[in-house]
Amino acid sequence: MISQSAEYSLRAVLCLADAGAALTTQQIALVTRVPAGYLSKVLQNLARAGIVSSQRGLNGGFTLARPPTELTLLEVVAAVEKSRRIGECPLAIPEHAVNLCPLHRRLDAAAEAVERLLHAATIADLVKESKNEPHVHACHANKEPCHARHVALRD
Amino acid sequence: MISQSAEYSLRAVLCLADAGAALTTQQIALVTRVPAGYLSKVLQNLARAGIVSSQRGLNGGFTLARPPTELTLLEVVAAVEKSRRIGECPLAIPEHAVNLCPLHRRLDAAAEAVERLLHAATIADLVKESKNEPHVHACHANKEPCHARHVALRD
DNA sequence: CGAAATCAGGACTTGCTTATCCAAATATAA
DNA sequence: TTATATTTGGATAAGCAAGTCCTGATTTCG
Repeated sequence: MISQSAEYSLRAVLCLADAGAALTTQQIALVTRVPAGYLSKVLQNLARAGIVSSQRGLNGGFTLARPPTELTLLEVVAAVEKSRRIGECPLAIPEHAVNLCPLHRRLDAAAEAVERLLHAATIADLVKESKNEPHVHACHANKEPCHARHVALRD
Repeated sequence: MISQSAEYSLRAVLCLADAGAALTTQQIALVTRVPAGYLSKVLQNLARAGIVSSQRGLNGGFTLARPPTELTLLEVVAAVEKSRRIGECPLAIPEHAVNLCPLHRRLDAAAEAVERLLHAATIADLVKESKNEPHVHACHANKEPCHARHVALRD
């Protein structure tokens, strides 16, 4: 549905929204269980796309560049991978330049449905949802280190 | 949304349904504009999955193994790639074994929407649709060789 | 039977995504 | 200023999907 990088991006952004403070790559990697070295690249892309802000040096790290209430899942995904919507006939058939054939109309409809769903929820929505479920913490966090981390962050 | 192989599979199956007769790999490749060598692998997979039947030797080729009215797009796609539905927490978090976290619930909903759309149409539906659009022939066919081929097949 | 047509399957290449690792730049704190 | 914590960016490898090519097995036709 979405690439691994896109899933990692969503987990990282959720983690940052939940923390509400700057987190280092290492911290995000622990919480989200994303390989730290690769996460570094993902965060770099998110920074270039203006989704997160980065700060180097001691006490540096990453923060959300925009309020989570105004950041949809789709925006995060779109920042790291191109849309799967079918704009023009993949077979370059002239007659289909405007009107897609029945097959590609269906495939495009599927892509549209996915984007619509991803656009319907903000990062803040998901953070709030997970807070409302007492025994089910956010899936962007792992079990042991996560709890420790959350406690630490809130002290 | 779906893999390249899955798209090739759909084009090939539509082509076979439209022809209503056995077609060789070369013929399907011409009409669908799929690389012949690769299409050979795709058709092999479809045969193993029971979607098409193969016949070797002179006058051999591929035919649909089942009536197109009872073959959904989803069945064709599922024959060549695994479902994107999220059955269990990708982070293996125990609490999420049954209940997915908000993020993965959304991602699974997106996958479900795609599969629902692909399940809602049969191969026969698409063939019929393209026949109803006089100036827009099926996108599984290319322009020049396609017309020639169709004429040839119907003689 | 022999020739031609056709699928089956294996070996291999290519390109992209995912992933690892390290040196360099930069920011903070004491 | 010096030590330390961090991101940045490059080089590189591993894994998988996509694509190519060739040989062998099978079927039909004359």
